[in-house]
Formats: sequence, structure tokens, C-alpha cells
Amino acid sequence: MANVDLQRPRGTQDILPAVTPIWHRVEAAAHRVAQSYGYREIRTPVFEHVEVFRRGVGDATDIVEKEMYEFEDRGGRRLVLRPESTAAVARALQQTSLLSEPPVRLYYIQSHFRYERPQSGRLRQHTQFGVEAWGVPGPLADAEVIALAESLLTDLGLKGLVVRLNSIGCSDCRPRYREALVTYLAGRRDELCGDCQRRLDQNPLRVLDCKVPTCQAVVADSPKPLDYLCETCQTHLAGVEGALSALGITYVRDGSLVRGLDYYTRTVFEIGYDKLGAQSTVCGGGRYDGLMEALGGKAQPAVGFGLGLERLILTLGAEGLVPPEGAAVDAYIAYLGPQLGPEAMRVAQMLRAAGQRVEMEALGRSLKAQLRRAQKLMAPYVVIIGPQELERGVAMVRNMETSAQAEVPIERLAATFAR
RNA sequence: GUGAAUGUAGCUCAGUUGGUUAGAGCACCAGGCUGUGGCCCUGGGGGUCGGGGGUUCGAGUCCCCUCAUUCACCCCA
Repeated sequence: MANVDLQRPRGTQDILPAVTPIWHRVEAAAHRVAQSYGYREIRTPVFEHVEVFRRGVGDATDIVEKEMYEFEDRGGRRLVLRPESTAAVARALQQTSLLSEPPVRLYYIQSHFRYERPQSGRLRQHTQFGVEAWGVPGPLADAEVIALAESLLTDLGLKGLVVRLNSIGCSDCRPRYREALVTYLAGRRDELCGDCQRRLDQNPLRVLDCKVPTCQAVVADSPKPLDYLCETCQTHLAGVEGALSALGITYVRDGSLVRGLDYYTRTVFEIGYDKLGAQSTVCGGGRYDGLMEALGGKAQPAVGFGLGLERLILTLGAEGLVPPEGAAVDAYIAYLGPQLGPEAMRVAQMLRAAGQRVEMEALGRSLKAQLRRAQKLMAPYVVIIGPQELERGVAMVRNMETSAQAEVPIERLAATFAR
């Protein structure tokens, strides 16, 4: 503890054996649900050239401006630990022929790195399950990814999460709206909070979801993004909503929903769980038809989302959906006296080969201590290798629940357990 | 990046206006039961009181700095 350099870096966590099971469960569900929608897994490098995110995510975003872990490698390349995966996936697609046969449906489970001020649900290294549908311009694709996220949450037993939906327009109508909003807000600049006065210059759409009451009062009379949507965008939004309704997915229209990454166009959505406090957004996504071009490639429409696994697991905990720890092993091998260690080991191997999870006494402790250990592991059976039994080629098998014991010939142990 | 709270054994926490060797419960180990878990009894190992500096005869207690966690903001998953 004394040496700061030997501590876990700020905003990171060690995921210990007691919690890896819920991670496995969540990851398994993510793989299963994504594949059930025909999505295939992609894995991209942990680090990329800085330009991928500067151009993909946007130079003016917080993520790129002040949260990237940038470094120069020994060859003088400017690299960065990926702060998100969508731009990285787009980059990967440019370098393959996958997109020559759209649609391309992909998913990933990857770590992301951002220099954030840590809080519960906000880490410097966090994991996202993400999904991307490339080469699909129509609104059904937007609805599909939202449905996919919803399926995962339902699969894990979650209820009561709220889907919020909005459209922020396209390259045609967004500038018109932005201009109208800036004109309006500039006229009432002195009524806005300090943050919003800054936002007005940098990212005026963000003023819409400011929580300061005076700002909300100003926003209440402001031009609404939906009023400025061009016909194409309106039709698209209506298409998404129609599909969601057909699927029976409940959502709320939230005209103030804005996302912080520049690449979004038209559809944006979030799925949140309000009991998580300030970090309540579990899933965020939308459409990013302009991303591929921003990265210098041929234009390709796409929709997707990122879903934070740490936050998802916090939510499962808050909802009491983390199952209690089960037995770590099927059998515990106890033995008496150091000379029987090798024989105990041979028995353990036999059972493992037969598909059993087996832990063997490692410290040569008293039988009492070995049984205590077995109990702790919730091992249903203990196989006791002792000199008395070994002479006759048998082992004592103890049922830990009933305390019943029976001698079983060693060569038949595997068959006994396999039933 | 802004504002605030917290930091004592592996865990949850006591620790009176600064005053002798820093405690409890749980956990762990051993013995009681010389080869049998859970209950009980007895004993034991464990702490640079987050770290550094200062005030003082004396600091877990007071002051400063620092690190970490948490909460709100900001942002986002």
C-alpha cells in the first residue's frame, strides 16, 4: 500500500473469483442473444492510431479532447488505447472486403479506456458489449438493434428499464436546426448557466439536456429538433417507431436526448436504469451514417449501440438478479499422510478425465481441516484416500450433505461419479 | 476538470477532552476429538491506524500535503 506505483491504477478494478461467475453469465447471454439475431463477433486491437478516433469520434468531443490514453510507441507512431469501438470497427471494415456483401452484422465485447474521474459505474477501463449493423439504411435496422439490446436485458431477467428515443437529424437538417437553436439561445445567453454558455459555442445541442432549472426554462421555449427534421428524417423516425410498436417494445420519445459522439445521425437512443444514480445509462446508441466517410472511406449507413457491462452488472445486483455462488467443485480429494499424495493425485486425474470438477488437498492438513475446506467449497462429495482403504484398493466416498460414507473400489470411482 | 464526504486486521466496525503494549465480531490456523465438516470451548497468527510531513514530552485522535474510494456536477457505458 505504501508504494503508490504498486497500487491498482485509479479507475480500474480487479475482478475477483467471487464475481467472475456473473461476468461469465452476462457474457454468455450477450454472445447467445447477438448470435440469435445473426450477428457475428469481431475483435479489434486494444490500441489504434490516434487519427481513427480524432476523425471518427470527433475532435471536439470530450472523449477525444481530454479523455484519451495517448502514447507514442518506439517507432514514433501516435497511438491510443481505444476509448470506444465503433470507429475501430469502421476502420477494420475498410481494410477488408466484408462490406462488399452488405449487410454486415457484428458484435464485440471489448474494454475501453477513458481518462475519467472515477465514480461507481464510471471507470477508466470499462467493458462494452456492442452491436453494429453496417450497410443497412432503413429504419428496421434501428429497431432491430434496440430489440436486440432489449432481448439481452430481458434474458438476464431485467425489467423496468426505460428506452428513450430521439432523432437528431441528418447532415441536411441538423445544421438548420443548430442554427435556429444557436440564434434563439444567443438571444437569452445571460439566462443560461456557465456550462451552457460554454456549450452554446462548442456543442449547442447539449444545452437541451442541461438539468439547471433556469436553463430548462429557456429550453422549454426553444426550437425543437423534431420540428426541423427534414422529411426523410421524419419518415425514418416514424419507421423506427412503427417497428418498435410492432415488436411490443415500449419506449419514450425524448426530444432532449443528445449523444456526445459526433458520428451520430438521425436515430439516437439510450436505455437507462434510474436506481443507478448519476451513471444510470446502461446502453447508448444510434445511427452513424457519416462515420465511414469521416474515416475516408466510401459512405456506408450503420446503426449500433454500446452497452456497459459494469453498469449492467451493477443493475443486476441492484435488482437481486445475481445468483448465489454455487459449488465450485463436484468432489474434493482428501488424503491422509504425505506418502499418499501421489495416489490422491492419480484419483483426482481419473475423475477430471471423466468430466468432474475436482479439487485436491494442497496443504497436507488434518482430515478435519480438509473436510472443512470441502464444505467451504460446497463440494457435494469428498473422496478420502487413507492407508486402511488403500490396502484393499478402495477409497471412502463421503456424501457431505447426508454424512453417509461408502467404500468404492478406486478403479470404479470415475464410473460412480459419472452417473 | 469543479464541489463535498470517507479511509483503523482479509471483511464489518469500536477507539471518550491527544496519554501506557490499538480492540471486538466474522473469517483464517491449531488443539479439545492421535482418520471425519457444520455446533460448542480454548488458544494462536495477523495492523508501518491509506502514505508523507508538521505541532507536541507524547498523535489513530490536531494541522498541511498526497493517494484512493464514494456522492453530486461535467461527461458517458
